[in-house]
Amino acid sequence: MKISTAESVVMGALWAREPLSAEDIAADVAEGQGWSDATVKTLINRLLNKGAIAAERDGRRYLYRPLVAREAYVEAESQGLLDRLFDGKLAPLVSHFSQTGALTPEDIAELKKLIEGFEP
Amino acid sequence: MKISTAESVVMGALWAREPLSAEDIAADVAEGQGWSDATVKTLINRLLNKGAIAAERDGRRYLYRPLVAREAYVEAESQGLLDRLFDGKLAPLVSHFSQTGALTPEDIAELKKLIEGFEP
DNA sequence: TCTTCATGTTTACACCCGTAATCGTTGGCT
DNA sequence: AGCCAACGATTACGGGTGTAAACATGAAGA
Repeated sequence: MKISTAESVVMGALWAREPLSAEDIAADVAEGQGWSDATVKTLINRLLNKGAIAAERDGRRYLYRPLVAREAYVEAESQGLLDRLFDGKLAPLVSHFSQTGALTPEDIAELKKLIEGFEP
Repeated sequence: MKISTAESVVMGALWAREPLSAEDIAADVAEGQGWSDATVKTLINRLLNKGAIAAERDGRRYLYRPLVAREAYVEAESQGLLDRLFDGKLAPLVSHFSQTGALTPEDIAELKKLIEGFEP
């Protein structure tokens, strides 16, 4: 199940708060994306069709909730990138970011703490 | 300049070895992708049109070489993912991989070495 | 020189994606 | 009971992508 980037914005709203009506989603998402309500409705429907979210009737409208967990999505995306660009290895990725100067001292400190936590 | 995933496979061949003829690329790439020669030709042409590679005549054929550096592509892709999924911060990404159990002891050792290298 | 083969160029086509308008239905108000 | 507004469903459409065939051109061999 492939979730497109536009669709993932809608998923983002549902991952943050759940369940939401179409109106809620549009409110959350239209700002910042500049989408019309119609666009949000289309995305909701595509997500429904591919089974990424579920709809449950609530009076005259539906409430939507995610069926795909955020973790699963993040996992698929980041593993894909790691495999495609870094031969599946994490260290080269970290090394890459260190070389492009994208690491603040806080990042480094946090990473260090993390890594030490891994040690048995 | 957006390089699609299929196109990036062709770029991959050129980043590994350069310059290459269309035939070379097809040989490198068709295996593993299951593409016909025609498909590879199309991708080469699209890359030419968007200026991602250059062609230089070599007798009856052309030799191709990348104009976009692998580093630039990797940078754009991975920064994009980091921003979209991890709020631009590296530590959560590393943490994510540690939790999904994708880290071998060698990975950890290598990361540790890296991080220590960052320290002043 | 004529034909054939290799190589690059053009065209094709179905599907996905971003973006949206229109249609249809149903509950609520008058 | 009839009309209106809200909401979801259907349809639209241009552009990109994956995949590939058809066409053109020029060089090499017969």
